[in-house]
Amino acid sequence: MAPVRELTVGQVAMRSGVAVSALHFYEARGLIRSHRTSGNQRRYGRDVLRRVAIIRVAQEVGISLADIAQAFQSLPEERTPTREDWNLLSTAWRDELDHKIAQMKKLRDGLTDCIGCGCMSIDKCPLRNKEDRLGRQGTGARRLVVS
Amino acid sequence: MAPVRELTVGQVAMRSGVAVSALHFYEARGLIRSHRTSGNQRRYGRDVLRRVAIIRVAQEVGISLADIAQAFQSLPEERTPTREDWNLLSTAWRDELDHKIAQMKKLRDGLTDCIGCGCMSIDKCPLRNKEDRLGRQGTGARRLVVS
DNA sequence: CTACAAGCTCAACTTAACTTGAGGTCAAGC
DNA sequence: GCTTGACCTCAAGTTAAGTTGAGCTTGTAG
Repeated sequence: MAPVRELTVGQVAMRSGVAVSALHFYEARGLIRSHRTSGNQRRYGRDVLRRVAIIRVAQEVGISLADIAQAFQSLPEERTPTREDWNLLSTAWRDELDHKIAQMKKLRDGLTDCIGCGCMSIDKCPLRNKEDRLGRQGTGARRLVVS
Repeated sequence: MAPVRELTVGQVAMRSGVAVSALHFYEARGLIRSHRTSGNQRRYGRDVLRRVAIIRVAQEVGISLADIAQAFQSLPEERTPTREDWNLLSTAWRDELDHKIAQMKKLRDGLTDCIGCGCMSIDKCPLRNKEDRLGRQGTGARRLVVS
């Protein structure tokens, strides 16, 4: 078959919709990989598009780059990941996603359910408890005092 | 009835599970409000607990403080919000939440569905398009080049 | 009345996820 | 063979959401 052309950063950026700088950044974080031409320019295999797409979707639902990187560790090193490989990855996230979906539904189906009731004391409300169980995510300094 | 005691920051922090500094922060961002004692200390009405609970849950599903603040604008100024008030707020978020829930389900039910297929070009994939429609959220500098 | 915990303000630091910019290299067209 | 647009690296800036710390005031329990 005709050899599938490798992609430059610019091409990946265009096709994936993320900035070149972001691709550099993902690479520095170990989320994607490239090899270099003799002139030190990056070249990507086609599977990078899939990776980037997953990164964006996962991010949009609140998974951090660190977690994504960790999940990606499970992908094969020296072989282009198959459909099955990606599927495994999604099941690895299943619990986390299930939890988040539940939270969202709760929020969507009327905040009053749990929040509007009297159960907001941290240790009794099921909603808050779940949050505690699975918390640890979010942007800035989040240093819960465990005292 | 016996007058319901107002709460100090420390009490709110304890009952809501967030740090005092976070409460100060939320107040600076206009998410909660207090009045001051003669000695310049904050005092909160009981509804602050509900507010904080909602803030945390909303945050956990990826709504930014800015968006939460905006949503809170719809709450009545001079009256303690009722169950109905909170419900209205939740319906205001319904679309956004529906979208996110859908994304998560997609991610959970096998990434291969859309991502594993060939439709990753930005303008054709329904997943990516939705993302674009409703994006604008996330932490750092996210300055999409619109060119 | 005097400790001492709890409050207050304000500035500076932190992390995640990028972007921007400066200064220099590569390569494809004319 | 040179120009022009894509690349490269590395350092520094930015935003969100807080935390930490210093220096000072309050209020309550003994």
